[in-house]
Amino acid sequence: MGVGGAVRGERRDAVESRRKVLGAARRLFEERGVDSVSMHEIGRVAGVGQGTLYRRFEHKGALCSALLGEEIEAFQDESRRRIGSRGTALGRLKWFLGRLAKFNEENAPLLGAVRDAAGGDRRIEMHRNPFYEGLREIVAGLLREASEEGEIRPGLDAECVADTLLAALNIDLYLYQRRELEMTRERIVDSLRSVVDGLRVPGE
Amino acid sequence: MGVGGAVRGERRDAVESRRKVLGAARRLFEERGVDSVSMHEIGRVAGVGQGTLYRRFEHKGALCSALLGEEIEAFQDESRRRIGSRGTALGRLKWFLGRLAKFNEENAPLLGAVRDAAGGDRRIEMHRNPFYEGLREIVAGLLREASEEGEIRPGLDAECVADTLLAALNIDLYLYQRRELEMTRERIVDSLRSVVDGLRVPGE
DNA sequence: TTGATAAACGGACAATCGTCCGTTAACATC
DNA sequence: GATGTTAACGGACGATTGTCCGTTTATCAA
Repeated sequence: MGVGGAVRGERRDAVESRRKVLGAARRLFEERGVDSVSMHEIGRVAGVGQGTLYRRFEHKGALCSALLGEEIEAFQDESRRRIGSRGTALGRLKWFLGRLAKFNEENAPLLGAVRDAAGGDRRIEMHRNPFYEGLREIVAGLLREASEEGEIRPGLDAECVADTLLAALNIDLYLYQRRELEMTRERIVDSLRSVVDGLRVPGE
Repeated sequence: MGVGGAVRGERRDAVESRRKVLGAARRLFEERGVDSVSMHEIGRVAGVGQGTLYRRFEHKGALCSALLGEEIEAFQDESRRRIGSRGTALGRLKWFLGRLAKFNEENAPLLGAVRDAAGGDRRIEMHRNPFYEGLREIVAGLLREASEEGEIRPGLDAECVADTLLAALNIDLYLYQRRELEMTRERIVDSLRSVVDGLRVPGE
């Protein structure tokens, strides 16, 4: 997903519509919250019809994903930089999980809306999308690396454990822990890091 | 949630409406799948109006929860029995996680529908409900017990780790792993159990 | 049995999502 | 600059969810 949601090869009017829609959505979401703004209203304020709106963004979740574009880019850039640097694989993994919690914190409303739109037929979009697949690849990659370095127990299922660690930071649970249970971000991250520590080879 | 969704103190016609709705829903869901049956259709087939339908069941998710009632009861009974029996706390925890995966497997469509209905304003219902709270209490309880017995590292955050272990079996991820990634249930459960093993005290 | 009352009923209605399709306009080609 | 093709536009429309409210009926006490 490019910055600003730009897409190669779009006609000029299409680019303009996309820009207007994203602008209207961003403003309305800020004013009244993501949940209480309807797609019709976004179209009306943006000055485009429903057909146009839905041609650009398949559904509200896709629109929210596009709005997240820049944040995601920044998150991924920082992550790639940091993960490419020195340090143990497990150390970098722990850092990454903390960074992901911060990303949750900073983008909770849009992330929630993305999740809400991914039900029924669109259930798989929750996980089969470039963002989640990127997260998964990073975590699984670090786990494999840690395994090769002998940092963690051999025989661990990197892919499956990656899904588990990421599930611990899914937006629903995160918001429940933060808002309902009033856990701090630090507590959540520390706990998850203690689980990661359990992957280490015993007695070392 | 009582068997059959019965509720104390309901008027006779209310009980009858509830029964008719649950019966119609069960049949329609079986015939055509949960997602492609509308609430209006359930009302029509059950022979009750919309007002009645929504008075009995606040939303489609609540209706699906009620349909899950007996399954949940059986699951909880078996769990309580087994968890009250002998064995290490960690061993019982591992059994429980496997049993929960089986519960997911057997009730995927309804669980998915319950999740779908829990968005926006109803986000917290995903976790703040008797079923999830029961799961959480069981897992956290076993972790505390394991901690007291010296089976697992001291200082672990039982509540937070419980949420993490349960998140690994949330229905969205579970269906993604099973259907998209084509992982077996055994693989998923084994992986999670290996994470649980990481909680043990080192070198024992 | 009758009458009061509170709960339940039912269907119209409002809101929202997402689709469809006839119309319009960008852009490449001549 | 004229023209044809193809994508984009826009708003009506269908489907679904969930609410509202006037009407009906179960229940209980006299």
